[in-house]
Amino acid sequence: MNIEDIKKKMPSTDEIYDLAELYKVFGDSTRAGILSCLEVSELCVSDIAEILGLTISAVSHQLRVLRNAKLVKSKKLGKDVIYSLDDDHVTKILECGLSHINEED
Amino acid sequence: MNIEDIKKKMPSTDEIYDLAELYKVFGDSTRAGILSCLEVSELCVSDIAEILGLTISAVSHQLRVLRNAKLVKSKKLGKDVIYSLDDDHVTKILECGLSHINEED
DNA sequence: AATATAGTTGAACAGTTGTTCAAATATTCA
DNA sequence: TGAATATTTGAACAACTGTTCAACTATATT
Repeated sequence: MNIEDIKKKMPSTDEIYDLAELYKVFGDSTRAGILSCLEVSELCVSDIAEILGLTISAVSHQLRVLRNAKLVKSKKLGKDVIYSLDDDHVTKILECGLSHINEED
Repeated sequence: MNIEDIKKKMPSTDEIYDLAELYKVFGDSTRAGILSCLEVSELCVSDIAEILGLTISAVSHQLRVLRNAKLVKSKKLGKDVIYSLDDDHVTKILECGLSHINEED
């Protein structure tokens, strides 16, 4: 197969860029941890921090990244802010990665 | 649901770490591009560089990252080194991300 | 109104990452 | 063997990232 044919069959430069941007967000332990516990239940910031053993500030900073990427959403409940996954796709992507990791060769 | 229950139901710290490490590899345009063109066909280094418009050196550096992560494999063919995807899972993960990106809200 | 609790934010810092360039290695061909 | 082609590698550098700390905002409680 020649180079032009391959270019035609593969995703566009923009799609590749967006794909990389998406995976970049999953590619950090703190954020992957936040998404993993939100997959179990919606949670407030301090609970996420306690579950993962991190400071509230660190969690809050990463929640902003996740919010910007539209992977989580939030609602205010009294003093608390409750976060949850924004999309079923997030669960799918997490599980897709986990099944790769837990596969034996 | 209390915090201990959530901890029990979510992936382990190690799994979360490995998951993040995996997605970190996908989370760069150059590497996502390399994987995208290898999804179409196995290719030598200079073809990948031409398809993506990058230097051979940059591609080679990133191929090493992909090799270490066991996402691509290589075989020597004369002067050329032919790279291909190591695993059907790579295709699945790419497509999982693309379907998220190309989804309209 | 004052205090306490929950979360956000910005600046600063250390650590990491990706590219470039030059040099080295490997294979083929004359 | 010597030249040409293909790829790898290491060092250096700039750019980016994640955490910490302190200050700030918002809500609830007394």
